[in-house]
Amino acid sequence: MSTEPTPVTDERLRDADRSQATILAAARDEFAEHGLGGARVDRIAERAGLNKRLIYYYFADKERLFQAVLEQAYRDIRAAEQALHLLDLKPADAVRRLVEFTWNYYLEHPEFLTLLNSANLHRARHLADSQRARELNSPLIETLAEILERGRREGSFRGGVDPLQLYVSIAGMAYFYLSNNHTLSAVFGRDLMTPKALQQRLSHMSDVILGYLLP
Amino acid sequence: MSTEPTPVTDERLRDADRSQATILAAARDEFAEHGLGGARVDRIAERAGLNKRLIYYYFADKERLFQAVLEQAYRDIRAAEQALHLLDLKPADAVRRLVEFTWNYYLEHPEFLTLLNSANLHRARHLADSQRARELNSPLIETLAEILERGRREGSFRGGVDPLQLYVSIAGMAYFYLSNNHTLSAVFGRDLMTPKALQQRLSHMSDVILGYLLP
Amino acid sequence: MSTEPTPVTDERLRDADRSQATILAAARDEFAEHGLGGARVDRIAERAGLNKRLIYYYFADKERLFQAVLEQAYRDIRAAEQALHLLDLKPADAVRRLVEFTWNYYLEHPEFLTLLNSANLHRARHLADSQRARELNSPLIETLAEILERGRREGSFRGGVDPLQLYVSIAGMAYFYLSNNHTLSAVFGRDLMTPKALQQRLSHMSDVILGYLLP
Amino acid sequence: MSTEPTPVTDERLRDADRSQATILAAARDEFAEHGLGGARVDRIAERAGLNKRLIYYYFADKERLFQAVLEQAYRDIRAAEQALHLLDLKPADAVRRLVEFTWNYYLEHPEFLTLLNSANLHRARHLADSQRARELNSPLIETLAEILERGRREGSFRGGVDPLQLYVSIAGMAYFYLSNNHTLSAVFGRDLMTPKALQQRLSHMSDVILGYLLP
DNA sequence: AATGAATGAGGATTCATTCAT
DNA sequence: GATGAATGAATCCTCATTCAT
Repeated sequence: MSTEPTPVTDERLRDADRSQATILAAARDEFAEHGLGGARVDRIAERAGLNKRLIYYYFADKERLFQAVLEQAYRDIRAAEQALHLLDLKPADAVRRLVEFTWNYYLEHPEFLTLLNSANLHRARHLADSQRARELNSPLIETLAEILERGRREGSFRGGVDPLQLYVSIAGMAYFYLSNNHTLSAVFGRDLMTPKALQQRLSHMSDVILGYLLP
Repeated sequence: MSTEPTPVTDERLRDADRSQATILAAARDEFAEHGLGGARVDRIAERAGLNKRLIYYYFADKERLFQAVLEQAYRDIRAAEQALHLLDLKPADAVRRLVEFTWNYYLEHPEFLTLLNSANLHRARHLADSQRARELNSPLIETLAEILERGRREGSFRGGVDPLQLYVSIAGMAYFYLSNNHTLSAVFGRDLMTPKALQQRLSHMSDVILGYLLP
Repeated sequence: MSTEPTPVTDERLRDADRSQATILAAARDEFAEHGLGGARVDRIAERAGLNKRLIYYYFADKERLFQAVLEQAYRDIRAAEQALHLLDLKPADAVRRLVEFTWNYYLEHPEFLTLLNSANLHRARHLADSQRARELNSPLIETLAEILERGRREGSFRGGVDPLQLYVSIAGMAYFYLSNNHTLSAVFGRDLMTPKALQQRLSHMSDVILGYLLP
Repeated sequence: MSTEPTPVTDERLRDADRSQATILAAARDEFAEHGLGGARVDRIAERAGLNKRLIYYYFADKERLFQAVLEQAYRDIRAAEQALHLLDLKPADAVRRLVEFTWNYYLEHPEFLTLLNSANLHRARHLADSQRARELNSPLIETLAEILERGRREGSFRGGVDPLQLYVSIAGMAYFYLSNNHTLSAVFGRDLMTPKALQQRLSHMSDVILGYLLP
């Protein structure tokens, strides 16, 4: 009869959190593998080792589950970006590091690419709530703007570079290679995922971006 | 008013061809809008104004219909590429033209991007038949190799550039921007599809690619 | 401009007959393999190497095609029975011969068994036309009656044997063994279709029937 | 009015079992009436008064539902056989009783015949799992062997009779008459299902089997 | 006589979701 | 918090059959 919450409640809450996280991870994998349309709630439950009903309990429906997965994916990449501390580096090193980071992140998180694909196939309607989109807004663009400006001032970078354009170019070069690797490999009869090939791609990307920036 | 029998057979054959083409176009649009998983055979039939059964009559099943759509999309872009006659231009002009072409083609054929997305989601299994993949192989890479070599010889381009890498970079820069424009617009709160924004993107791409190539 | 029918017509008629026979044989095999419900008109056309439309041209619909197949099957077995000339044999030999014939016919025409099954699954509605059924009526029962009577008179057979009952027993013993051979083989773990096993079955059947008839 | 929680779990489990049993019975009737190919899952659901989806929930697909029905049918007849206690009877009585039992069981369970027909049409592929087939193996054959041996020893039966052959003959005589009664009735223009005709058939069967066995 | 094209009415199966406890 | 049972509305696909020539 104590007025304090029983420890059981705490434990339950922790269980609840854990269950949600488990579902989210399972859903992320399922959506990444099959897209939004191809994903199966049944399979997500199976992957999570939890009852299907629980998914609805926590996430209401498949759409909102996808939204939650998407937001988590954004939060994850934003967190990784935060850890880069690009402003501590010299401009050229900072850009090089950003290229490397983007490449490695996509390489290590292939699900991110597919999720992005699915989100765009559905016209980003899962980010329609601009409130939410704003929260996911990367401070990276501002950081990159600052880096470009510093580089320009010290004469190591050309001027007039739009940081958003540059960011999209970096991302695009990494993304297309990885996302289309099956198609490209099939069409060109060349395995694009060997360690050597991956290394060459990163080199090429750095060369292009820095070759362009340097005056 | 001739007394000859009308070329009945021909006409019938043409009807069959027309039906197939109609289905293919309808399917292309449906797949582009909803992805492979989200596409509905019923809707394809409706779009085509033809009986659903006919789709199965000609294309066996949804998977193979998708494959046919994909192959058609590849044939279309290859045909457009052929018409560029890049080797008639000076190296820098040729590259600039290729960048413009890629950009405009993607812009004018948004369905191509979505189809590519879907194909990649399914790990290019629709191109698994290597025979087929080979046929889709773009001669563009060889053309680009020749252009790069010419440029290098006349001193206008840097050496050591892998044409496949360059092609993937050009495609990736255009693709990512257009394919992910919904997400990007939402997250960065900026409409990326205004005529001006599109113009700026093309400029940026040309600058990056040529800025990199020029020594 | 001659008034005689051109030979072409004759040829065509012969083609027509041949086509019908081809369809009938293909249908027989298809019905035998898959039953009436499982048979596919498409497959019948394929088996026959003829256009599906032709099946409808000659046989109106699947039901009536089945009926035609069934009637043909009956005509075939009746023809074979006619060739036995049982009345030329001594009673015991005649019965022995009938047992052998039944056994061998079922063994060599397994489709007959399945067709019979299908017909009965559908309550013989394909024989509903009693006119037709009568035509298929086997004179064998009368022949058997005569044999039994002769045997009784010469003291080699017991009396009071109903020829229809006997005929059904002979048929049933052969039929069940062959028709159920897969089930029986699976359940008893014994291959019932080896030459030796088949020989033993025939022996057994003869022993049972004659053991019963002999006083 | 007890304060104990009601055995909720048990009841739910029982509901599940009941649903499965209901589906099984409905499926048995549908398969018996129309065969595997002609049976309609929709109709089975209707007959069961349950949602069609539930059939797939419990039985995966039509094929496996058929298999379950078949296994149940075998279990049922085996259970009935067990209750015969043939070894408590004198050899001749035991055989007579087996003949009667077989006849009556088929007569009262016409669905068993049709199911067997369907199973055979599909070449017992539903019993392919030999593990399962073995479980359905009737101990009747061994019992019959014992009976035949006893009869032989006391001089009332001839020797050298294979119990499996005898069993198949008994079953076949009953089965063919009942299973093909529609065809037979149509062809011979004689109603084989009147009480008198049924009585005569049983008599005939007993006469044949015992006439054969008695020395 | 023969055939390729086309169709409407199903048919098995799937799926997201809700019920009941 | 967690779960097994149940469902209605699709969804892909099939089938017998007809059209048009």
